Amino acid sequence: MTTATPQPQAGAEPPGPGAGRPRAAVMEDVAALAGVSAMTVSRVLNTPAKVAPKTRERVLSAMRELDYRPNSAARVLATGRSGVLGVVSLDTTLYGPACTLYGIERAARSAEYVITIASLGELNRRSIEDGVERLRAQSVDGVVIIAPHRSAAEGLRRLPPDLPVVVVGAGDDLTVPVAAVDQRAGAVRAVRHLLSLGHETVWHLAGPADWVDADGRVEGWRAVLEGEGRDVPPLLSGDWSARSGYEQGRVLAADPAVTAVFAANDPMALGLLRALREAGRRVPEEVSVVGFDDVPEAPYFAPPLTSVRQPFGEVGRHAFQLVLERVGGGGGGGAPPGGPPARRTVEPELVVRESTAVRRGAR
Amino acid sequence: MTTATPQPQAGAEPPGPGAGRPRAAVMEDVAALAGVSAMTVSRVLNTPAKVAPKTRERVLSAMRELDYRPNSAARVLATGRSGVLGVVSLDTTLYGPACTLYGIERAARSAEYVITIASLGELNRRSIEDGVERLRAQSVDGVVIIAPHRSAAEGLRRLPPDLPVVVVGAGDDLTVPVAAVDQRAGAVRAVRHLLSLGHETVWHLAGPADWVDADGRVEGWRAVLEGEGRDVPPLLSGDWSARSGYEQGRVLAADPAVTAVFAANDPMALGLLRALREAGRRVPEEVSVVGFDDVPEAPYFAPPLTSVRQPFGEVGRHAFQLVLERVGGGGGGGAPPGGPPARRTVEPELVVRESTAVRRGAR
DNA sequence: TGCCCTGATGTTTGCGCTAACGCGATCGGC
DNA sequence: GCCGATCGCGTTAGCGCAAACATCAGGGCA
Repeated sequence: MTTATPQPQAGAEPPGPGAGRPRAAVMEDVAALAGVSAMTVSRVLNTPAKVAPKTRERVLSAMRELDYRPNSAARVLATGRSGVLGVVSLDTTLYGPACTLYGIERAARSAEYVITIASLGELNRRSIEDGVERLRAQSVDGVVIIAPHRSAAEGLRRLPPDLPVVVVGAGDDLTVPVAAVDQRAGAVRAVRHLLSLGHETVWHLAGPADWVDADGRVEGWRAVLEGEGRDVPPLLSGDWSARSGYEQGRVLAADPAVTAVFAANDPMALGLLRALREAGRRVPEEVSVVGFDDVPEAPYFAPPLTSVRQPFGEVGRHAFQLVLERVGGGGGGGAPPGGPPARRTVEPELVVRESTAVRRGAR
Repeated sequence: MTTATPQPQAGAEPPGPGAGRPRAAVMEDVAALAGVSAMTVSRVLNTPAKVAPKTRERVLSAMRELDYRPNSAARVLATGRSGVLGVVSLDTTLYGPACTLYGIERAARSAEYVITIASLGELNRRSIEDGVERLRAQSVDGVVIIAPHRSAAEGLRRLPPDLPVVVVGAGDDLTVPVAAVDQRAGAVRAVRHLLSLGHETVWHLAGPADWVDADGRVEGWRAVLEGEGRDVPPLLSGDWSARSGYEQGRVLAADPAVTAVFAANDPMALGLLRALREAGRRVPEEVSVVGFDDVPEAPYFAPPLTSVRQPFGEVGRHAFQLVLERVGGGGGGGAPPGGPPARRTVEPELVVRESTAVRRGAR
């Protein structure tokens, strides 16, 4: 007799004989059991300080007894806040995105947020807008976009202005806040390291042309070489995969002038190592190789790979932080008043292992 | 004057001078513009066939004009269905979980579902229950648990019975449906392959003892050896990491009797390869190695790794399918009437590369 | 003693949507 | 030409919760 709503399954009569489980308890039920009004129950949940300790205890124990769980949909409807953060990402199987996602998730968890993901089959304006839209339809409070892609950046320009959005690892010409690793600095360190070992110059095996991360690394590489007055060898590009590293590596291996290579990520470096090995060129005696990412397996490559470690977890944390600030503070407004949008950058770190060595007969 | 609700930000008067954006359109607005009732708008969204084509068109164009987006929270509240699927997973950074997650996500997307994830810091009864609880608080329609861990399995026994749950890769003594790779079959193939190359027996570098996947591989390995009347060497275990593979590999490398090793995953195989190399034992000439997972980099290891490919994407798809069946059909009533819960298994595949070869002087 | 103020609790209302039903109009069959 | 069966759409009534305002008790202070 309680409410007699047209709940489809399971009879609703309280003292019914068999009949399925007795519908989950709602706030009203708790209130009745505790002898208070529903509003007081709500207060116990949201502003416990405003409820007398004794009452609060009574309500809490009623909740326990009924195994009450607040209905999030109802709360969202009433408050306009969902406590859900959306993440749009390209292929979450890749090491970088996966780690970033994980970082975001951990940060979100400790702030009582939950995240929902929309991964993209391909990366372009359409798919990004589509991903954001899918999340928006779920009333997320904000969105983090992991899409370090040039063409993606365009899609970002026409985002819904009423939704806090933060981008991970994009270029710096955007109107949205960005959390990123300083790719340029990482590349600089890698190249400086190689030059300091006596190499005349450094080849670069870059990532796909329209990835902003790849661009940053190319820039850093070129800047150091030019700054030191070295030759800038022709650029080779792969697609991040070990396979592409192998293919380009065969080209490099055939050129005896090549003594130092900076690969834009670890899988490509791995492919490169194999190509060098097959060509009979020893690493690091004849050729030094530096990777980027420092995947957990890098220390076990043949030889153990010198690499630039990216603190993806940190980036994820920053990204979450940025969204949170926008959700809470700015009331959903885009950039903070005046000035360009926030940009949080973290520094990568060079980890030296055995794939780099002093150039034979240097100096 | 439309509704004059206490919306915090932005004045609500229609012809107000400055004042922020004009509140998102709701169903009533669309209805008004199209000259119909809100219910008809709702029908256009949910049962378009029941609306006259002409009316439907009018409504649709009104939606477009107002940039209307249905409010999911309200819909959830009214229907009890959220269209959200929860995924509880250990460290989504690991290759297996990441791929499975991705598979689930793709399957979900094509079914108009969205997924939210709760990753776990550690894996035990408490954390699993906690993860499920966190998701449940978000009114998910169902949950997939990626937790191939013995101790996890216990946590599964006392899941809320009113929530459709599917487990990925768990043991077979559960009361919930399972989607999994047939680990045993994969191990059998790996070991058979090695025996067929003339090796007297096969060592096994296993995963952590309480992982069900690890167990399955151990079982398959042991079964083949015993079935063929071979010696069963002592078992070595790692923790899935390349580092542990390296450490255990040093032990194996020191034993000249070892000519064939089956590693329980690729990173451990990688570490093992390094240990063998450092010990001066050549692969595959002196020692053959097989991995498990077939990560994308495996073909570029030194030497390219023979491995057992796990179709994680498939598993993800099956897992999603299983939940969906439970959400739609069973009305959330746990296992299907009679018989044990469903179990969907996919077969892994052996990919032969250059880390395995005929035993020197065999037969 | 009377007043206002504070703190604890209750009442009302509405968030945006959809299930269930109702009612008029159209339609085919005999 | 009448009747029941559609079809198309509107009306009503909640889903469970929280914001705003209302209420009521007690206590300090003049």
